[in-house]
Amino acid sequence: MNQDFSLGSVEVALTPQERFEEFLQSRGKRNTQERKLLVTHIFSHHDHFDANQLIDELTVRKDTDKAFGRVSRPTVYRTLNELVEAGLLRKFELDGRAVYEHDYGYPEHDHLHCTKCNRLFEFQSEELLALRDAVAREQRFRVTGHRLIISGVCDECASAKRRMKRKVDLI
Amino acid sequence: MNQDFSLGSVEVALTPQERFEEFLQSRGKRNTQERKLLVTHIFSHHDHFDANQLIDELTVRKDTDKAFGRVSRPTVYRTLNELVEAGLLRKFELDGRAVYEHDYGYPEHDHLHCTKCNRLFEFQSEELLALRDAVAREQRFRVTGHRLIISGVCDECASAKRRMKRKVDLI
DNA sequence: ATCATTGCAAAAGATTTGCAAGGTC
DNA sequence: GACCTTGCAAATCTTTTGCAATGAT
Repeated sequence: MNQDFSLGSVEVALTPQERFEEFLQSRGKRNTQERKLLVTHIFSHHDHFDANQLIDELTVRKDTDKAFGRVSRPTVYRTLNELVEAGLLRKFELDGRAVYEHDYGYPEHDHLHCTKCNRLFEFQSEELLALRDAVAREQRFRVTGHRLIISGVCDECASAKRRMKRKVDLI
Repeated sequence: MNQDFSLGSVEVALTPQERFEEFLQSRGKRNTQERKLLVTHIFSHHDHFDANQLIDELTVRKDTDKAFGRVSRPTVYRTLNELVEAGLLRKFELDGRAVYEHDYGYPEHDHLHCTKCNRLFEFQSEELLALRDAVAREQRFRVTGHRLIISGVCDECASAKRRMKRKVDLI
């Protein structure tokens, strides 16, 4: 699940690490090795990911000797929740599993989801925000956010005969 | 999770029961008591629901003598999947659990989700469809559908001091 | 009679939690 | 040293599945 075109990034004063540090301190929490590693890893590249990907990439595997991993499954989940609370990550559901993406310093956007290759493509629309707010106003509804996912088949997949689901690639 | 205003319904030739019967026959499946009971129950009132609600309403409880229920948990799930396949129900995810709503004979719409009382409010927007298709066209994306959920707080909850989550009410 | 369906129990997948051992301030 | 965190194991929650008994055609 990579992004396939970039949206302009937003200027921010602090790095994700610094921002998280700040959040942790305000909560009387500690910035541990594990949390640092996760933040560094997550913000080293911009894409969509789920807990399993992090676990695969950062967890010690007993079955192999590639014990380069260093964060346990519960800590991955615990830290992801903290990162969402801290406003660094945004979480949403896709096919019953949680998917995360960068939020801090990244503009608001929505997604096109290709059901063939399982990739997510981003787009921004001012009109959508206006429409959302208009609908809400009509119903006297206080908006805090929204989630729009357009599903279908991307150009690449529509051209290709067949293509594996990314989900499968990753396991 | 009730609807709070109605959308015009669409004219259809067959009742949900008949439509499902047709679907089952085309698949060499049988229209059993359990399936009939579920369809009758589900289409007796228009609202959003999840598997647990059906199970609570239709499953035999061993701990009480109110054994008015008649459909087991696995059958509820199996039938819900069939109803989605048959086009009678539409399924989406909310807070990690599957939510269903009537699809057959019911117009396409989107939702406002109140995070206080957990209710879903429906709305229709032609503009949204146009916007969706415009975005897709721009990215050469073949749209098959979309899901928009606007979250926030409904008027009622914004006025009230405090309100229980419906989820809790139902358990 | 044949073959689908049901209910039970158990499995599976994702995420969370209790708790003792270890790390951070 | 006080207290937060981690990792492990186990629990939870939602949904699915194997299988023997039951039901529909």
